[in-house]
Formats: sequence, C-alpha cells, structure tokens
Amino acid sequence: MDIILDRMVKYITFDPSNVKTSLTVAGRPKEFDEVDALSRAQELFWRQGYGATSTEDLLAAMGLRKGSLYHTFGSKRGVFVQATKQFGHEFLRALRQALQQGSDPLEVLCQTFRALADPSHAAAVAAKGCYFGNTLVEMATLDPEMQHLAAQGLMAVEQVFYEALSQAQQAGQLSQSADPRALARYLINLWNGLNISRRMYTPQDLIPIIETGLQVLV
Amino acid sequence: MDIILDRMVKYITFDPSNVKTSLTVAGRPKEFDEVDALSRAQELFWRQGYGATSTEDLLAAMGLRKGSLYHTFGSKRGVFVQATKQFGHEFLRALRQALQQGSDPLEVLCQTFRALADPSHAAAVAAKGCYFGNTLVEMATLDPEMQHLAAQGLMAVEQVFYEALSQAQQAGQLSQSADPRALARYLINLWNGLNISRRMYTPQDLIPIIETGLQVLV
DNA sequence: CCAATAATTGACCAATTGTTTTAGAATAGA
DNA sequence: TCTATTCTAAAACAATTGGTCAATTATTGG
Repeated sequence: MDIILDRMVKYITFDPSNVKTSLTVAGRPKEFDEVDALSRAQELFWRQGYGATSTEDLLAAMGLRKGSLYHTFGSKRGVFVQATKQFGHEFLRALRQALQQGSDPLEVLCQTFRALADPSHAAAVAAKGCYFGNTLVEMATLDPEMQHLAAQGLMAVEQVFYEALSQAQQAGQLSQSADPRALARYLINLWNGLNISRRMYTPQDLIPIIETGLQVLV
Repeated sequence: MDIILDRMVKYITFDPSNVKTSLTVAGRPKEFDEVDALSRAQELFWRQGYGATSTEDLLAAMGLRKGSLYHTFGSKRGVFVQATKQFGHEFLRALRQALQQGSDPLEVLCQTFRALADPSHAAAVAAKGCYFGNTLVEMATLDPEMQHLAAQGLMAVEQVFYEALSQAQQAGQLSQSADPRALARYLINLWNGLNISRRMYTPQDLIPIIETGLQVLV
C-alpha cells in the first residue's frame, strides 16, 4: 500500500520521463485486503480496548499469520494506529453525511443523541460505546500519541456539531446570542458522559438525561 | 482481618460462655497494614487501569512479596476488588462531608464541578480522572462484577448529589417543579463527560462546558 | 514447652506476551 | 529466464504474565 502510494506520488509529481513507471511493483502481491483486515482489528479494539486485545486475537480476527501482520503493520501498536485512523475516517464520513444532508440539522443532531437511548442501538453498540472516548481513557496515561489521535477524533466530531449548530443559527432555529462553538463543546461533553453513563443506566433512564442535556438548545 | 472480624462477630453474638474468646488469633501476625497497602494499589489502578497494572507493579508499590499478596488477597483481581471498595468508601465519605456540612449545598455542588477545571486540580488528578468512570469503561466488556461495582460507586455519588439537590429545593434555591432525581442523574452524566473531556481540552476550555452544564440548576 | 495457626519467603511454574528470523513462494520488469 | 522485490509461513525467541508451593518464622492458647 505504502509502496503503491509512493509510486502514485512519483507518478503525478515526477517529470514526464518517468510517466511510464507502473503503479504496481515487483514482488508477491498481498493476499488480504488491508482495509478489511483493519476493520476486523477495529472491531476488537472497540470491544475490548487495546491492552485486552492480544496479537493472537488480532491474527485470528484478521485472518493473518504473524509474518504478514508484522510485515504490513510493524507492530501491534501499528495495527492500533491504523485501525483507529480508519475508524475515524469512516465514522466522521457517516456522521457528516447524516448531519449535513437533512434539511433540519438541529433535529438530526438531537435525534443522534436520542438514538443513544434506543434499546436496539443499545444492544448493538452500547456495550462497545464510543471508540474515541474509550481509547482516550485507556491511552491517556499510557501513550500520548494515541491519546492525541483519539482526542483529534472527538474534536472532529465537535467540528461537525459546530457546523450543524451554525447552520441552525443562521436558519433562526437557534438564538442569535448562542455561541455555537461553546454549545458544540458542551454537546461533546454530553456525548462523552453518555459513553460512561450508558454502562450504568438502562436505556429508559438515559432518556431524561439526554432530554435535560438537550434543553440548552431550545 | 477476616479472621478477626469473624471473632468479633462471635464475640458479640455468642452466648456468655464464649465471651472470653480473644479477638486475636494464634499465628504469625501480619507485617503490613492492609488499608495502607490497598491505598498504594488503588493509586496504581487509578493511574493505569487494571490491565496495564502487573502483579509486579503491585508488589513493588505495596511493598509485599507474592506469597503475602496471594495469601491475603487471593489474586490480582482480589486486590482490585478490595482496593476499589476501599476507594469507594473513602471517596464517598469525603464527598458527603463536603456536600453535607456547608450551609449552602447547592453552591458546594457547583464548586465541586468548577474545581474540575482548576489547573492545580488538573495537574494532580486530571491525568487519573474518575476512578469509577475509568473502571466502568475498562471492565464493561471484561468483568461484569467489577462493572457493577464501579457503577454502584457512581450511583452512590448520584445519591449524594440527589440529597444535596433535595436540600436545595427545600431551601427554595431550586424550583419546586424541578426533579432532584433527574437532575442528579444529569449531573452524574456531566461528571462522566468531564472524565473524558478533561483529556482533550485545557482547563480553560472546560470552564464554559461546566458553566453551560450547570445552567439547568439556576 | 507444645500444638495449632497464620504470615513470609523465595524458588518455581506453565502459559502467554509481543516480536524476530529464516526460508520459501509469488510477482514484475529486463 | 534471471533478478529484484515483496509477501507468507512456521518456528523460535526472550521476557513477562499471573499464580503455586514447601519451608520457615512468628504468634496464641493450653
């Protein structure tokens, strides 16, 4: 992958004499799909965290042998870094699509929070919670770089919230005196709180918490 | 300890013929203070979590040899359980004292949250965060019993919040239509959120989040 | 002093950890 | 076909993991 990317860069940037360079490269081709393998890793890290996931766990889930994993990703941590980055891209793309497409972004925003108290959603995702939040808590005292990566993810979510709130304000759904940046951060904190509270309250009990939390928007 | 407790129970409940039973018992006495040792363990679990703390880490911090640790606590998990219980008792005692003693419990409650954005507090505790919240996140998918223990701790905090809010309501500081139970849970969620948000924002940036979060109380 | 009990010590343990190595297999380009 | 390159497979690795054990030491009560 890196090799091909490297070639792509050269392909585009080099002078015309090199245009004929192939995008592929000599050598045995990969027998697995990197994106797919990272998705499996993602799932494990999401459910169990980094420390509680062993390399053997990863190998089994990704369908790889040690050689392939270490050749491609360098280390267990390397898998974690790439899986986390991939999750970030996927999650943010989906979130942006949900919040930017509807005609009423404020309503979609509220529904996004309310969905966290939906029992069906609860069964599927609540056990895992927020990938960023989990990683941030686990890595905070162990790996500053990973902590930063997780924090970056959440700040990107903040940005999406901010854009939705700005849009709502321009549409007159939000008081002109409201501060969309401050509200976005407040909502991130509500989000983060629910990542923990979900594990101690029933979906039923989460509803009033969410409604009280969203009160500041109306 | 268990032995002495057992003797204490017998001492109190048995018929007078057994009153002479000593509270101590034959055998070599413990050379370390259990409460103190658990405090050291607590500190480690708090900072690094359970998985990232090895038995060797524990032995070094607690000043014990393997034999003593396993004789007294049974397992690494046993240390975790007891350290967590001890933390719960200590933390809740301190919190109750802070909230129940002042003449203005609502004000103390707000100050408790504002303290989370105090840089000096940040340096000391923010890196570790909330023991209950951290444990809840880590144990949620690994150890249901420990998850329950951590959740219990947070629900006890909820109860302390509830009592402060009820008191404030009776004193007329809170609208009669307010629901102290719902507000207490909302505040627990604010608390839980800050346990994660603290790791991505500066203390400066936490302030408006906290103030917005406390807005529902006025 | 003796028997019973309990705590400490240090050696020992099997299993698992993340990682490396070495040999071979599969491809592209010359 | 030869060479360079990349990927895979399997074995081997040292280190660390959480935990056990037998022998010894310290205490209480009779």
